Amino acid sequence: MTPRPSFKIPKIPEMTIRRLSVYTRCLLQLEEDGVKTVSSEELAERFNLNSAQVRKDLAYFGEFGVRGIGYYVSGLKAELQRILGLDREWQVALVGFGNLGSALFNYKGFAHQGFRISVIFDDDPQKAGRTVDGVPILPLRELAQEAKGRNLQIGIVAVPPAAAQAVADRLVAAGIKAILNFAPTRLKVPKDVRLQNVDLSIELETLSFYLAQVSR
Amino acid sequence: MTPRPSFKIPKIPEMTIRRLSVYTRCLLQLEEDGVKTVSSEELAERFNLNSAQVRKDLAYFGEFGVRGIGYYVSGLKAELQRILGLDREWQVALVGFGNLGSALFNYKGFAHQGFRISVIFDDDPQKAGRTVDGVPILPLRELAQEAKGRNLQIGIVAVPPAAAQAVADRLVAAGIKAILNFAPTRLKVPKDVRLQNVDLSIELETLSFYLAQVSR
DNA sequence: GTGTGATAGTGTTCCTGTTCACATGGCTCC
DNA sequence: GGAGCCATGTGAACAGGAACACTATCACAC
Repeated sequence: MTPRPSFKIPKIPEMTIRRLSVYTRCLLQLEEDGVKTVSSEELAERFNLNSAQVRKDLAYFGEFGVRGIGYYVSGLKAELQRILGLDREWQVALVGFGNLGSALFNYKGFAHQGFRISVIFDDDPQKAGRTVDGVPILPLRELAQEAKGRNLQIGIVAVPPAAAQAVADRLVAAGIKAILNFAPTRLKVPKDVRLQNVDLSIELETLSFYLAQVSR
Repeated sequence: MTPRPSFKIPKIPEMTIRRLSVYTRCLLQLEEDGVKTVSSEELAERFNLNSAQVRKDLAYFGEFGVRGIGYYVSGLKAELQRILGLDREWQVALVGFGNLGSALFNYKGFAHQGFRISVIFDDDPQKAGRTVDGVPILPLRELAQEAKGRNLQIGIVAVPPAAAQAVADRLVAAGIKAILNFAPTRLKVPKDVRLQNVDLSIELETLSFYLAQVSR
């Protein structure tokens, strides 16, 4: 569906990337626990996956394993972090500082993986101009300028659905190439902009569907 | 991967369900705009999908369309709402009232689709015992009892990863069959419990991966 | 009442991702 | 230094979802 731009690496399934992220988290834990090596089998059963899948996922990016041994935890962790771009700091712009926006901002899980919300945009005059934890809240019109100055690379859309497309358009115009959208709308963005949607309604309604099935 | 319990309806792809949810939202909008009928083609291009896919998705559940015309907006909307179980009210338990938990609670998008957070659980003594917007915050130990009394059907897990599995176990023990998990952990639940994960780190790291690719 | 046009429903094909199974190759122990 | 072990890496089979193309059917015009 999404025609992928031509990367060095030929054709990585989306699902592989998502699993890479999961593996990384697991390896972080294993390293903390002092585990030195881990086999694809062990890794697989933690997420009830197939061990072949784990190996194939990793093999897309190189030969990280040692036959007869498995994978060295810290080595693999470092590789995956590099592949996922977690070895650097990304400057993130958060647009919308309502309930969801402020929760995302206060959620400390991001920072420690290199995602830094360095500026917030919100047109509400009650909010714009203030500062939270040293991060300025600015009106949306300053986005283009700030994007350059702060080298913003990721935009998080946490505004009401009606405003989401307009916000996305401005993020794109400001040269941002990666958007995480929380608004329950399908945004239209150019092909070279990577869009990731998180739609809470869909998740809940999927649950609701299954409940409705069993109770029918 | 997920061995599905045997429903009346034989084999609905997960992706179909998710799209159903999207169609429903679109139909709601169309109805508001006074549109009477819509073709699979029109519906498809709003989400850049294939029209055949739209038709197939809908045909899983019956023949809702009229050849030569399309689908009647309000009729189809009602059908989809019924299929998704949105024609009734679900009682939802929110576990964890930290940043994310309270944002979810305050997010008004849920209620209007029939998802009612009727009780919150949090063991923090600062919170337990209080009431927000008429909804009680209770210690986790009261879960089992409340689940029965309030007929809770959906549990939302918004606690730190370390506590998530324990919470899930208690939700399962309390007879809850549908869990929406926001903790960045893979939870283990029995096969008859439907688990839906929302993992913000994965989404961000997917973006990060693509950014890292293009900038290499 | 009949013809025409438009669009739903569906069998088939295609393609992508998952699983299987085996051969490859490094490590260890004798 | 050689033999055996054991887990990786990978080509091939398999499965499931998406796209295509065709057929059936309905509404409306004449």
